[in-house]
Amino acid sequence: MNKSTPTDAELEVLNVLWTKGPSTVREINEQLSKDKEVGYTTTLKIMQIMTMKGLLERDESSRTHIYKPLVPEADTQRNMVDKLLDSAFGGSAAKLVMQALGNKKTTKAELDEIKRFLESQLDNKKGGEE
Amino acid sequence: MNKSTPTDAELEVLNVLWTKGPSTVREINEQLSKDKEVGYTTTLKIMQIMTMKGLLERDESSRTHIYKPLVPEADTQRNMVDKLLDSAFGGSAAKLVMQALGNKKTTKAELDEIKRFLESQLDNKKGGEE
DNA sequence: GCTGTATTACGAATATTTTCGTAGATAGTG
DNA sequence: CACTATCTACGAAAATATTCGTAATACAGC
Repeated sequence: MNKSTPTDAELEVLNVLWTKGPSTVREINEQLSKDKEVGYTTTLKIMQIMTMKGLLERDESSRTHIYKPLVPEADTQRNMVDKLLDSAFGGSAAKLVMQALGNKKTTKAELDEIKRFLESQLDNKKGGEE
Repeated sequence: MNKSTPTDAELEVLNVLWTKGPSTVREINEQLSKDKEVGYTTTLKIMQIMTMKGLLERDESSRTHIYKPLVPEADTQRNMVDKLLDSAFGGSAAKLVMQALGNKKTTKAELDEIKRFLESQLDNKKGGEE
């Protein structure tokens, strides 16, 4: 089972790839450079390591390699949430949720959306209990 | 502003202290040892570093020092949630919440609790906007 | 083919975190 | 006081993550 979470630097690369789709090192590096200063070879190295780890796959058919993510965004998010849940919330999703909603200025639209989601979850529980 | 999050090892120590209250290194180490093998001096070192960082405070009046947390559990949870929010959910609390609720087998009681919380949040939005 | 440019490969330096061995200090026991 | 058990202090090793300098390679345009 794969419960691993990417490092911070790896996650930044993944975020770009999930948003923009398959990209070259230069494209990723340019995107990252908007937020912070980062050398080209630094980004390259991270991406090479990620490829070794199986987080990315690359097309080497042309000189400029094209990378794409092998891990789905949702899976990674789940792993990260689970890890946080275990390490800081004693496994209680309720506490985490309330912390997330209570702090941030979440918009009413978001709250409504969550409420709908929550009600659908409750309906499921009502129907088929396991 | 203090937006720092503790390291994994530090968080484990904090969890024990938040639960059990002020403790000695030995007490912490024994608790941690239930989950994984960890040397006494390892735990001691972590706690000394945490004291230097201002995460813990210690009473040195007796030979056996007694440590207690200086950072509140809720603050730390908030920082960790905020970090996860920014790094993996593009700042969207709704997405994080749905990921947290959708995955884990959350009990009906928990869902109800969250729903109540959510409704109180919505009331706030409705009543006094800031 | 030669040269300049962009890209990848490699390895090392740096930083951070985690681990623990060893030494010294303190308190209790007989 | 001498002995032992327990604790803290210190420093360094190990593990992991991040950064980037330099070299090798490939391609494009002349």
